Amino acid sequence: MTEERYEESQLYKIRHSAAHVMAEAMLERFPEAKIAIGPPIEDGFYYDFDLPAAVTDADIKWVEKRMKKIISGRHEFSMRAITADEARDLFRDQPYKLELIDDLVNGRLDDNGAPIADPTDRLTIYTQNKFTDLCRGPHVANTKDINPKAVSVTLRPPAGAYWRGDEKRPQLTRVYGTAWRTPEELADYRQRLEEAVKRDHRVLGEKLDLFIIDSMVGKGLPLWLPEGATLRDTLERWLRAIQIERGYLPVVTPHLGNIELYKTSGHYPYYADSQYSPIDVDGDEFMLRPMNCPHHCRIYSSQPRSYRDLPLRYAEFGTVYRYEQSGELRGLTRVRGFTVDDAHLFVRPDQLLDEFKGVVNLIQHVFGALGMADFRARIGTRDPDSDKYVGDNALWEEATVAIIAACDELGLDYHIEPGEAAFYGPKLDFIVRDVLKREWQLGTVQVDYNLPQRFDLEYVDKDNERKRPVMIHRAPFGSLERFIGILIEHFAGAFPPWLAPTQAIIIPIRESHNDYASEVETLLKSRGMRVKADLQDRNMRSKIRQHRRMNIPWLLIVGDRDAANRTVSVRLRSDEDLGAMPLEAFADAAAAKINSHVQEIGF
RNA sequence: GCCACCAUAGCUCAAUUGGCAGAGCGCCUGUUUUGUAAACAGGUUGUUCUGGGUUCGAGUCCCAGUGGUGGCUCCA
Repeated sequence: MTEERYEESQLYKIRHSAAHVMAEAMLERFPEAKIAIGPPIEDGFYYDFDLPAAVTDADIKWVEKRMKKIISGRHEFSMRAITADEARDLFRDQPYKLELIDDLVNGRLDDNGAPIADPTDRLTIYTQNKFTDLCRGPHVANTKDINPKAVSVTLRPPAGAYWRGDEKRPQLTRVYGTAWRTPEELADYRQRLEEAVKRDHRVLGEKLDLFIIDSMVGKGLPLWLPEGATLRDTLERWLRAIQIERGYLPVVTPHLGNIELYKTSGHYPYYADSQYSPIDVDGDEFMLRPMNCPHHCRIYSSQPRSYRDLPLRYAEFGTVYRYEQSGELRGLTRVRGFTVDDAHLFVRPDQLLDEFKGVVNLIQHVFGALGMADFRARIGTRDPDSDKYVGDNALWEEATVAIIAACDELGLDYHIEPGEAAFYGPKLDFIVRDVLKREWQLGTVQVDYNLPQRFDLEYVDKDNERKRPVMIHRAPFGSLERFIGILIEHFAGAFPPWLAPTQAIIIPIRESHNDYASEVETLLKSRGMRVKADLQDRNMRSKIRQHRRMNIPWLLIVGDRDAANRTVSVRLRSDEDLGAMPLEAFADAAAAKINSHVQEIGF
């Protein structure tokens, strides 16, 4: 469902109206509360309040009960147009509403002072039962259009939210609710939330022994366990091979650098909020690197370059360290140390468009190979009124035009968002949503005229003139950590065989089959498969159960018949029992599934 | 960082108004030798996150800290 249709839908009106009902109930519970705004959102609605005290579970339960009562009262939603002065009088005790009225009267401005709505003196208010709100609507006609059994405000806990999204302004209490057309839809929604928890990469990461985050090591610093490290290594090797095919050159650089490097690059101080404090080394200051590009620039400038050398594509799985506010850390998707599948392309201006397209094509290939079709492409341009950017306007303009041209030529479905650029240049980002519908930036391509200038990078052109190359920063995964976090949720922990940390487990039926199980293990390992014979002293059924829970693609049961006939009895993680297969046939069939990178595991 | 909530065994969770800290799974030992999602028996598992306070007595109440969760802000 598109946003526009949602905003015109009955469900939108139901949620918007439920928000008003919630505000009415909250004001009964907290008569001295000040009300702010209460819009519908995806899957529900919220309303922000300035409360005299923290809201408790008991308050929320009371409010939900009271809402159902109000809804059942069959109150009309009546709209009335009023003047600004009337509105100011009506909401004289509501400072947030007064601010909204002033904005409406003066014409609304965005954060940069640009008008986004014309000034008006015609305001509308909506009233239901004993509650009146400044609101442009639309609403349902009557509370009877809301099903009281399809409304809940207890599913999501209340949260702090800054007035108008501004950290420097008062923090209000945001109470979340959800409303649906029918109780069945509400039940479905609850079900979806429960399913989302099961897919959550933090839950699966623990269940599948992929990674841990240990408080003694530190917040936001994940530790990769053998199974997770195997998955990560598989992805790295895959991408590395693709990149070598496409003419990338490997480089390796250290995680620390002299502060002069970052002063030259401009990261220091532009990146100050995200950097860790400098480290004293024999009187010089060093920094944990927040980015890999400065190191790569120095590799470029380590020797003279001819136009014939370009493009140069330096690739490195480079680990970077960035300070993130503690409240922002989350599993693998937001961490303080992460590895960028980074590459920097040093290109001649005449190569920029093709190289940019090549990179986008690579990213599309990576996403496509993993079946990740549900992403959006965002061109981040600079916010014309902010001073947080470096480099001159003409170069920014040139880079922006190049990105848009490349996306147009590729037929990429993108949208442009001002203010989303990197500080050194505009970029194209690939954004996906996790199970809880939060958006995360994964792949990114950035055009940069600035760093070549700051590092005084040059090449000698055909005409024997020294010229400046253009840089493209790019990372198809974005970061290994975030990408794998999303990948875990994408596959719900059931990885395609080529990615599965353990591809098959061999389970002997009796202890007397251990030798044959080991033989099978050895043979499959010699074919490059990640397999293990489970020779624990436990019964077969409990082993099946244990490995089944770990989403191992293939369970190979071996008993007398298998040992005699050199077969394995194949059980899929989908619980299909394929029966006995000649060992060689299984090895070949499994290899075919692995090499073709398919999700399908049946033969 | 801010607001709110949460923290009991390796895991999932229980413990009445403040009154002896428990269960299942796991783990260990023994028995069992099993043909497709938990064999049987016995045993083991605790700084109830940390530090203070109130109380005759605190897992439970209060304060502070740490960690986690949801959201906000940020995400170059």
